[in-house]
Amino acid sequence: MSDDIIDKIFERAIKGPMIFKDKSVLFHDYIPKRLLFREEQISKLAQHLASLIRRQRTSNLFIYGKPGTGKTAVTRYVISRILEKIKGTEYFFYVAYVNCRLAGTEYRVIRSMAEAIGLDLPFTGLSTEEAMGRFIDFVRDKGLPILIVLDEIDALVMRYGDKLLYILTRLNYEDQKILSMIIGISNDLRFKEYLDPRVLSSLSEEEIIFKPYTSIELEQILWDRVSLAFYDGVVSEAAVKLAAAISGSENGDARKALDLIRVAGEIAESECSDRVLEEHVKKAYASIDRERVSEVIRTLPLHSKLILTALYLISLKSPESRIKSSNLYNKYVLITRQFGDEPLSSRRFYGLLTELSLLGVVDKKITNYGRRGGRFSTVKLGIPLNMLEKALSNDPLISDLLLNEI
DNA sequence: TTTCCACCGGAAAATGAGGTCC
DNA sequence: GGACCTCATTTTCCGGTGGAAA
Repeated sequence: MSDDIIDKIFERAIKGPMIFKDKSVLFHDYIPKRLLFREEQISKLAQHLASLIRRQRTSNLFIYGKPGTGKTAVTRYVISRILEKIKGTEYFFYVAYVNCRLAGTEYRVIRSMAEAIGLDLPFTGLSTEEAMGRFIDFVRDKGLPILIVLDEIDALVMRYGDKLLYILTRLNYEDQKILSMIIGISNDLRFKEYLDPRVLSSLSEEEIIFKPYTSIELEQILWDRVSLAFYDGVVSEAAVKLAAAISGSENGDARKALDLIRVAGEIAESECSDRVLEEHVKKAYASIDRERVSEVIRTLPLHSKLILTALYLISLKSPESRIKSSNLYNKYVLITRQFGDEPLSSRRFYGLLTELSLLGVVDKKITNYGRRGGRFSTVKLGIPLNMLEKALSNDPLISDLLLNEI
């Protein structure tokens, strides 16, 4: 049976219509040869970087814009173009690009910066101050200018404050042997409230704002990439227009538009269609949402999955009613013991429940019954029951639990 | 206006696993 | 090998919350 399926897939791959010429150009990490509708930002950024080539002190830069407006793409594009030109010349300078959200902690941000310029730091064991000291010493000893790009800088500041930023923004002023420039990139302007006024004024000396793309701009960007990603005539005009319209209505997010057209192509391919049509984009729109939920649930820690299992089993009997969080905790305790593990404390349970609510998997509301009943939260599923069932059944341990309980 | 209920969630500490340094 | 470090996860403690009832 499984052999038949594999045979069919291979046969389709060999004999089916060829749709993609180069799928990689539709992924987020691809740096295109040209970036449409961002000439002004490219020019402003390049002018700033030119100061480092001339070995002149320059102001730091703050880049702000909604997700998918091209902040990271423009920054990486300009840096890669400049590095191409200065590589192996006397104008060379270091570039340390770090995504603060991915790095996670202050220490890992420092370690990533160090790694980018060829300094090896252990992944644990040193204090943050010691790691920072070694990084600064290394830059000073090498005597080359350094460009530090802190992408998603809000993630770092909201969690750890601005200590690291303070040290970095002072480097240029307090150490005559170091020539540095910092670019901070953020989706969220609220993080500025958490900054020391000195850090804020230093970081925001110059700002570049990225406005969301309009649907018309998105359509042109899509055509630009479609011509590289697909064979000629494969993608219909209606499909591109729809993908652009959907993304345009959702914050003008170019990444979303690219995802939609890529997944639409994959769906068309799996259906053995030789063209990507409007209906494939519609299917892609529904599929991306399903995949996101499934991926979120798949990567949850065990006890979050056990909480969801408890909620699933209660929802089976009463799908629409809201459940008191303490009742859900009791059910979670029973299921966890049945699973053969010790349940977490109720405090930890509330923490995990709040996380599930923020992810949109659970719908949590606070209800107040006053003196008679007190104040507590009630929950229900934030996604369809069958979607949760499918996602949980992918975990063999949890799926067994579902079968046993039923 | 005050009291009371039933949590809710912030803060700090504990834990344990990874490590460095001297 | 002992002191000290990061980091993620979890527990413990306890004050805060807000609306119905008194």
